[in-house]
This record gives sequence, C-alpha cells and structure tokens, in this order.
Amino acid sequence: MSDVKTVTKSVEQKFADRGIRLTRRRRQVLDVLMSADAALSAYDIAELCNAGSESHMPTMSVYRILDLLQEEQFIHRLETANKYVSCSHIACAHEHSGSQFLICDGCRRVEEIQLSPEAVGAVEMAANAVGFASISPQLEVKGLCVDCQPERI
Amino acid sequence: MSDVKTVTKSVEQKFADRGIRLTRRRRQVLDVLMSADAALSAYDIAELCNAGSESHMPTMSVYRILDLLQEEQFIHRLETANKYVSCSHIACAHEHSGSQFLICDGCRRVEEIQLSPEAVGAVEMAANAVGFASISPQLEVKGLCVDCQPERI
DNA sequence: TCAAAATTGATATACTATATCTTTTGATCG
DNA sequence: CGATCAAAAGATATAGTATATCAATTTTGA
Ligand SMILES: [Zn+2]
Ligand SMILES: [Zn+2]
Ligand SMILES: [Zn+2]
Ligand SMILES: [Zn+2]
Repeated sequence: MSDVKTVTKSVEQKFADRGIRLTRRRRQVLDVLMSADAALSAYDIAELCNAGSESHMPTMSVYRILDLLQEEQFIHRLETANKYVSCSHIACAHEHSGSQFLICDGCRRVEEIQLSPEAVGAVEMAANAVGFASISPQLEVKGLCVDCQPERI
Repeated sequence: MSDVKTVTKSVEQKFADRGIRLTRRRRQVLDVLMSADAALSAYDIAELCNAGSESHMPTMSVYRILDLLQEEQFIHRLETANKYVSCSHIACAHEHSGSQFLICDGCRRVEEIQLSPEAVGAVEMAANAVGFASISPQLEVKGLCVDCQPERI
C-alpha cells in the first residue's frame, strides 16, 4: 500500500529541459503532492509543507507554485473539488491531450485516465449537436473506487 | 434574443404537486435564475434580487433556497464554476436521469444537454476499466458556443 | 561586480460556503 | 378564532478558497 513517490531524476530532468528552476519551495510542494494519496487543497499543502519542518510555507507561495506546476502539467487542478493532484505521467514521457479524472466519493482517491477516442468522440458529438465546439477535454467524474464499493457476494 | 423566462403556472404547479411552498423569497431567487442568460453565483443572485427593490435579500437565504431548489431539480449547481443555473426542463414534464452541461468559455452561457446512451456508456466503460463504479452522471464540459466561435469563412 | 529578471515574503482583501441561533410566518386543530 | 407546532426567513459569525499588490531576496548573465 505504501507507494510514496517524490521528485525523481526524471522529474528533475523535465524541469531542466524546459528551463524551469526546481527551487526548494517548488520541490516541497511537488513532493507533498506526489506523496499524497488523495487530492489536496492549497491550504492542505501549505500545512503539510510546514509539518515537521522549521520553515514557514506561506499559502500565497503555494498558490503561485501551483500555478506554475499546472502550466507545465506537472500537476492538475480538480475544478469540482478545488483541489490539486500530481500528474500520473509526471515521471514518464507520456504526453497528454486532455485528462479525465475519476474521483472516489468514498476515499477521495483520484485516478487519472484517458478516455477512449470513441468516448471523447461521443461527447464531442453531443456538444456539436447544440453548436458547441473546441471542447476542452478535462472531465471529472465522481464514483466509487474498487476499495469503496459495497462488497458483492 | 430577449427570451426572458420567469416562474410560470407550470412551475407553480410543480411546487404545489410536491407540497413545496413557493414563497416570495423562493420565487425571487428562481425568477432571477430563470431570467439569467448565464450561470450566476449565490452572491450575484442576492445582488440581482436586491437591485431595484427595497427588500434586502441576505446571502444566507439565497444559499438556503438554492439548496432546496437543487434538491427538487428546479436548478443545478455547476461544480466547476461554483455557479447556479435553472433547469432547462423546469417548465416541462421532462424527468432527468443526470444532466450534462456545456459551458461557453466566451460568454459563460450554459447549455443543458443529455448525452447519448453511447456517450454515457463509453465514459462508464473507461471508469470500469480502472475499477470505478456507481459513476455520477453529471458532466461539465467547457467549450465555445456557436456565437463565440471564431468565424470561419 | 552590477543591473535586470525571477522568485519569494508579507499583507490585505475578495469570493464561496456553512454553522447556529433567533424571529417571523403559516398551517392545523380544538 | 386563538393556541400550537413546524417551516421559513433573518441575523451574525466563521470557515475555506483564491487573487492583488508591493517589498525583499536570490539568481542570472553581461
Ligand atoms: Zn496528467
Ligand atoms: Zn475509494
Ligand atoms: Zn435540468
Ligand atoms: Zn458563448
């Protein structure tokens, strides 16, 4: 169960490649998000940065850093929850063209998935039918994860 | 373009049928939402209730009333926007089994649609593939409405 | 070294939402 | 009708999320 991730060489490399500095503050925020097993609010993150550390992480800094990490797609903001998660693909070479999130109503765990092209197509179709275009691909869907579903015999 | 709706007989009848009182405050909130051409925040609603009226609508009341109207599906809350819209089906006999919303990034207009069963099925399929079940049906998708799309020649 | 740019610190304030307690209003029944 | 009880609204406090702004510090690179 304990599968705690933090900033690795491959993540450091992504920062370097894009000419973005991985400062102490940014590393703190990203480490907290990568270690978390659920989405966190900006205030949660500030608190966790401060826990067991003499440093003081101001919430403002957290927001600033979240903005940057989001732009670079190291993390994502869950708009239905006002919370943040690290990207599932943060350590791999995967590119995304829009992400979808499953959010467990039981344990708040978040799963980042890619919908099948057919699924995306079906949503686009429905949108086009009423004149909408340029659909943004971020979908957030609530449900129950495999651990939180009532047991079936 | 001006197609302002307010509480009608058929809406009044729905309240009566369900034993819910359509008080002055509730009517004010619902009228504001039905007249609006975009989603509104609770504070927007309070302000609009107060505009050109001697009465004072407290924000607390707005929230209380929004809760009720939502439970009865007269209105919906857009979770990605923290805003509220009146239900497209408020004046008809239509039942919904989950709604989907298209939100225009240009003008903030909101279109309430029903995805095709195939589209819903495709999303459910993707969720099941990673162990999620009991998917909630509310989807909010951002895009550009027909009026806000860059003109094509 | 020194000036410019990027990052962080500090403080204030706006926006969204809930909790709780009191007062008023409205339905019901004798 | 007037007493009673429940629903609704009023009032106030507070929690939670986010942005604006300006000053101080650190990093970069000429
Ligand atoms: Zn991602
Ligand atoms: Zn769960
Ligand atoms: Zn509806
Ligand atoms: Zn539009």
